[in-house]
Amino acid sequence: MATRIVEPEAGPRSKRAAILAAAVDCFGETSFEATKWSTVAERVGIGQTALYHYFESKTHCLLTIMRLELQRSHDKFTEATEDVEDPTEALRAAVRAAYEVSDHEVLQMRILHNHMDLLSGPRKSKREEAERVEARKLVQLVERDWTNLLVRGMSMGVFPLRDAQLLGASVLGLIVSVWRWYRPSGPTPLAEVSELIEGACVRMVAT
Amino acid sequence: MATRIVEPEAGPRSKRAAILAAAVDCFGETSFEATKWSTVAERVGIGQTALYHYFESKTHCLLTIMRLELQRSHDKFTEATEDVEDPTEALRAAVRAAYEVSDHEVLQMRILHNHMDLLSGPRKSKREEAERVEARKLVQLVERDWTNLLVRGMSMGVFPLRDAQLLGASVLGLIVSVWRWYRPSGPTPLAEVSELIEGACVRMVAT
DNA sequence: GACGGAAATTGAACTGAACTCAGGTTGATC
DNA sequence: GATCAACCTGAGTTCAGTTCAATTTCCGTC
Repeated sequence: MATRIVEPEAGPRSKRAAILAAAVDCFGETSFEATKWSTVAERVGIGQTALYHYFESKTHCLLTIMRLELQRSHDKFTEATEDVEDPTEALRAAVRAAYEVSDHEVLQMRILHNHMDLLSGPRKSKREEAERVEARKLVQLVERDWTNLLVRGMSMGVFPLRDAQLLGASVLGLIVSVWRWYRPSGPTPLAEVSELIEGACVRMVAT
Repeated sequence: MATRIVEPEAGPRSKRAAILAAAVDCFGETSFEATKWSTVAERVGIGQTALYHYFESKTHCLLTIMRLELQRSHDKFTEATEDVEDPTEALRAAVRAAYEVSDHEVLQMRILHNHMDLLSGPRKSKREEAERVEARKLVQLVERDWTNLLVRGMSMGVFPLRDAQLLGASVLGLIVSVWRWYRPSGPTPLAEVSELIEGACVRMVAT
């Protein structure tokens, strides 16, 4: 069924994880386009060409970061909602879970949502395309997560009947729109954002 | 006060408008990164180098498109809301206005919101930086448009008191999140989207 | 403790798209 | 029909991403 990409099992001296971490920092702070691939190499402490042992291209690395973040988001959603029967409470839990993130994950979110458009068109190389397809699947999974939650609420009569797909996409859109502007160093603490959005989402789907 | 960039007055044989139009088509359909600057030239019917008579760089062209779109959005908001005293009705009118767009404007919206991150960091060249600064100002203007609308409603007692800035950003985020996925050729008509989002926004800010 | 082989790394060379430069055309105005 | 600015071009430069051919490192095995 859901065929997760097998993470290349890390040999003991693999720098894959280090590269991903460095790339997240660079891409998240400086932006993907503006950071030189060679800078990532420097930060890890290897030559530029060594990067190609782990990733087919700069974009392949980006797509991998995006896929991993999507996987995390989906897992977190599932974990937060699976034991909650009341739809409103489940919705609240899902929103809160979406904002329970480390600073590093904030960067990953920013990277992910700033490059969503990459997932629409096909890629030329094999491994890039594999990551892209997998990421697209995960996007649809996450969308279904939210939609299903709403459908459940509607069929239980807790939420008024509306186009669940459209409303689900909207709720999700509202939640992730935060990653455009939120900065850990900024004036608004994430807890405050979380609280306001949680309320907004509940009102959106409720009467 | 608000110093609009003076649009270079078009000489009779200027191709600036044609370049902008072609660029919107290319960037909107193929994405900015993936479209070759020379393709835009071809589509207009000039050599690549002629582009540099009108724009300092590919990015300068992109920033111009973004600024123009922001200007349009702000003007449309103002026009739609200026004569409406009731805050709820004004909010409804503003949302509807946001979705009263041509197919070409849909592309501009997509381009704008896919490259918002460009506006955060400074640019190296003069004219790029000028466009960037102006665009940033317009972003803040638009944010203030929505926030002020909420503040008015709150002070009139129509909307419950909440962090207007945060809520304004959220409403705006919800509205523009649509441009990520909406396609004129897709299954969902924009009118339907507009209606659902209008309701969602009203519920978000209301009791 | 030499040996084979996979994983990891490298310097030098290549590519292609954005951009520069130095000059050439066009056409409105006097 | 001279002038001047707007407009355009072909030939070359740059630079980040990428490829290539070859080497080093490390681990298990004989």
